[in-house]
Amino acid sequence: MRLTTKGRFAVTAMIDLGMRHQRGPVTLAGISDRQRISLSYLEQLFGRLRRQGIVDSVRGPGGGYTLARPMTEITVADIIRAVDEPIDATQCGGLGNCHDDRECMTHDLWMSLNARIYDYLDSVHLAELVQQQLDKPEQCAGKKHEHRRVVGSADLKVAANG
Amino acid sequence: MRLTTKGRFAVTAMIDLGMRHQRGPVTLAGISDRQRISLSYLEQLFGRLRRQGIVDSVRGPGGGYTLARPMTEITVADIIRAVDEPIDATQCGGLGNCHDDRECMTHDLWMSLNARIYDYLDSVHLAELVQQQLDKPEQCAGKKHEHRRVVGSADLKVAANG
DNA sequence: TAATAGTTGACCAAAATAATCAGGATTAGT
DNA sequence: ACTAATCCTGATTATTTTGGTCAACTATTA
Repeated sequence: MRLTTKGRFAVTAMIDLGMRHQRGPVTLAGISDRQRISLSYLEQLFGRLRRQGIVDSVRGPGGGYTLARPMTEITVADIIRAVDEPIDATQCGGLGNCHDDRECMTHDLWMSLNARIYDYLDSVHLAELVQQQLDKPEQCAGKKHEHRRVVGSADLKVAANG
Repeated sequence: MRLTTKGRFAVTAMIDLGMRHQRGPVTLAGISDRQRISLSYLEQLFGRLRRQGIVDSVRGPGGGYTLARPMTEITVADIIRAVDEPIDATQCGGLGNCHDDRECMTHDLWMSLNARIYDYLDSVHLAELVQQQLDKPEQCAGKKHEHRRVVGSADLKVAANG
């Protein structure tokens, strides 16, 4: 397991996608704009997500990305595994071909915790996170001015297009 | 939250320390040798662990590191926080001074998951991990010639039944 | 049918950041 | 003084992130 900003970006982007995939394919340009993640980087990440069968792509105008399966069947661990391929814990790589006890121990110490973290992240589904966002009234925004009525996340991006 | 090899090394080293701290200060050279982590790197990591009050150091011959508090009061999250200082999820940094709703959303999406991961890792104590190691009969060591089923995460999780 | 434009897909290279290591300085016990 | 150990600071290496180019695909338009 590995949890870096890379994984964070991927999860964030997937939540964004999850929140609006019903309205058809979502473009990376949109996600890039809303979540402030560089487009090039998103392309890289979604390339992997696609090859892992987590999202589907539609090319051409009106295209973009859609979820390849229901949100309830996509876990945080899936997403992280896809973009941040797990470098194995030690040289041994879980194959058990370590040459002495020490290597084994090193490998083992971490792997058992690793497995627990994965178990946990496998229990968190994308659907949950999306729902959590939809339920939540804007927290940050309201702090600045008092009760600025904010727009559901649905219309967050009302930008300037013709 | 951030989980990299850095955090892995720190946790591994702390388990090693936890397993033998009763016999007095443990040297980094020893940990380096047993766990195959470079001494220089361990020094850096333990510098941070010390400044965070997780371990104490004793200089000079016969010196080394000891736990600064009982193993039951040290969590995995403590260790990871100490070495891998949590870069905040976004520019906003949880201060709520984002300049528009989008930033807030980005920040929020991840932070809520982040909090859940921390909650989880805060529930895993060093004592547990150490005990788990002590209970466990050598897995790798004896079995070079046997083709025992290798490390599924299911097996790793508990060592209770052997 | 042909041309145009919006979009992903693959690839490469540079810039920024983080991880890792090496060497010397400092402290304390004998 | 010598040695075993922690501490500190800089150098090196690896990874992350961004930026760019070009090809492939498809809906729209003429």
